[in-house]
Amino acid sequence: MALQTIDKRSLPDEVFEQLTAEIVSGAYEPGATIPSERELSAILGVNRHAVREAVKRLEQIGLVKVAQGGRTRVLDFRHSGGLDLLAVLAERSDALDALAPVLTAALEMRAGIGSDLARLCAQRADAAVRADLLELSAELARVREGAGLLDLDQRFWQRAIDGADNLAYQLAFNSLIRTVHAYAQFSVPWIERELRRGDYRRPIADAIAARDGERAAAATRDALTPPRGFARALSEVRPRRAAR
Amino acid sequence: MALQTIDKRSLPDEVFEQLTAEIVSGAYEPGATIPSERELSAILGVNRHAVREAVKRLEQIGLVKVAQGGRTRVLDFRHSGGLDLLAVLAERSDALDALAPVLTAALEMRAGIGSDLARLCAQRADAAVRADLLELSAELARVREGAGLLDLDQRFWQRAIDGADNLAYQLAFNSLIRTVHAYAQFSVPWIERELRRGDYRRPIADAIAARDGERAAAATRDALTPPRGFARALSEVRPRRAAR
DNA sequence: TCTTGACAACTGGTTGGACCAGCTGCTAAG
DNA sequence: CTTAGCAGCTGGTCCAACCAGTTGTCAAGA
Repeated sequence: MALQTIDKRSLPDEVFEQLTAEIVSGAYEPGATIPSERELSAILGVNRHAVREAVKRLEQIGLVKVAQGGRTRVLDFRHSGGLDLLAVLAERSDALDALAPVLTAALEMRAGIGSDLARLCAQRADAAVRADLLELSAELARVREGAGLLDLDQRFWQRAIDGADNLAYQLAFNSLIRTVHAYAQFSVPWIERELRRGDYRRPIADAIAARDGERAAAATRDALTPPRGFARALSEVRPRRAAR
Repeated sequence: MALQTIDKRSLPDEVFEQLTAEIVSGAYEPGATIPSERELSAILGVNRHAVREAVKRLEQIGLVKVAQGGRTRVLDFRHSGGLDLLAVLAERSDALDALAPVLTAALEMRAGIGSDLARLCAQRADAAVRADLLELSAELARVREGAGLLDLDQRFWQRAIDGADNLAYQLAFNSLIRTVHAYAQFSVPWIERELRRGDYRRPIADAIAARDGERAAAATRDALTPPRGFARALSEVRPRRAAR
């Protein structure tokens, strides 16, 4: 196995992850209170500052609400969380049956915003972007193998986003990328399979080059829609969880 | 003017907002370093812990990268930020010409994911959801006035999301709601106008009730697409910025 | 001259302890 | 039985010190 960069976890990171895991696993009902900062620092054996930082980060992603004087309450993240939370959920899903819905939802959304993105791109992209997309799709068709494939694909979509010129889509794309990458062992093989299936990006680039928004949207939906058996296919991949 | 709840800002909140404003305003190039925590705490006159907490939150939303030993560097938020950042950008946009693109992008994305959402909802929603949507759309057509209109509209979409049964869309929806609400003085009047324009939710509910995904998607796109002159219309609203 | 290693002087990470500020619930006075 | 007030919790802020990792300098060695 190739050497990897070691991701150093600081104490607040560690606390953040433990608390996140507790909350998203459903150990606390929405409205329930988590232990006080002083208790947590005693239980976890770290300074209160570390706990405090972690809790404030929980608040930022919409998992809890902290109030001075009162206790810190757990929120219903389905209503209080933003899209950034999705990657956190994917990272914290140890069990596959918790992960599969998250990944499925992310890929489904990818198809949805992807096709709308392609539509906008077809309407707005300048000549440079359109040419780049054609070239990238040609290159994608040529390569057809592991290493640079994912990178090329990402560059393709990044360029499409440039053309669509919409910051919201750009940021949503980032969030989804992060979600899918959170569990690369599952998603990467699947995406590679998708990419190898054929000349999937070409029709999109063609439609955009022709400035045909509807065709671009349809081609994208066709290319990105997860196959019916996706959730089942996921569960056939053997999970090998990185040690903590 | 009606009395409002006072939002207490803690010191870290204050620091977070100041730093965010600095960064998104473009005062720092991507790759540039911000002052050290000790410097900032001296400049701002607060304890280093407050600065530290703010910086870690900046890191969480993808505005900076902090490294022990090294200095904290500013990232290119277009590539490192998630969708949650959009609301932060909207909040920090004092100038209208910075805000308009953000709101426009958010509403455009709302139309995109909304229509896909409606499609999924039509395919999947159970009878209860379909009935609720019909009822809510009828109620929306009846009310036609300020107070409960926004709330009803939000309940309508929340129910549609329930039917679509996709966590990613749920969370993205939350992010967009927050973005639009960040500058309620601009967006709320506009949305109210949109809602008053007529019976805009009814065709959507009808299509979903008929389980016709394509029609639901089309109706939603029709209802939610921002009008052409939206950006211009925005600039006619007089900004009255809340005092700090 | 170029390389290399040690080190000083930064950076962020962590700690303990103290005190301030605000909420909550008990309790005693009315 | 009601209610004002206080005790004892909660999070918020500060100080001061030290640990840990990075970076650039600079002198000793090849």
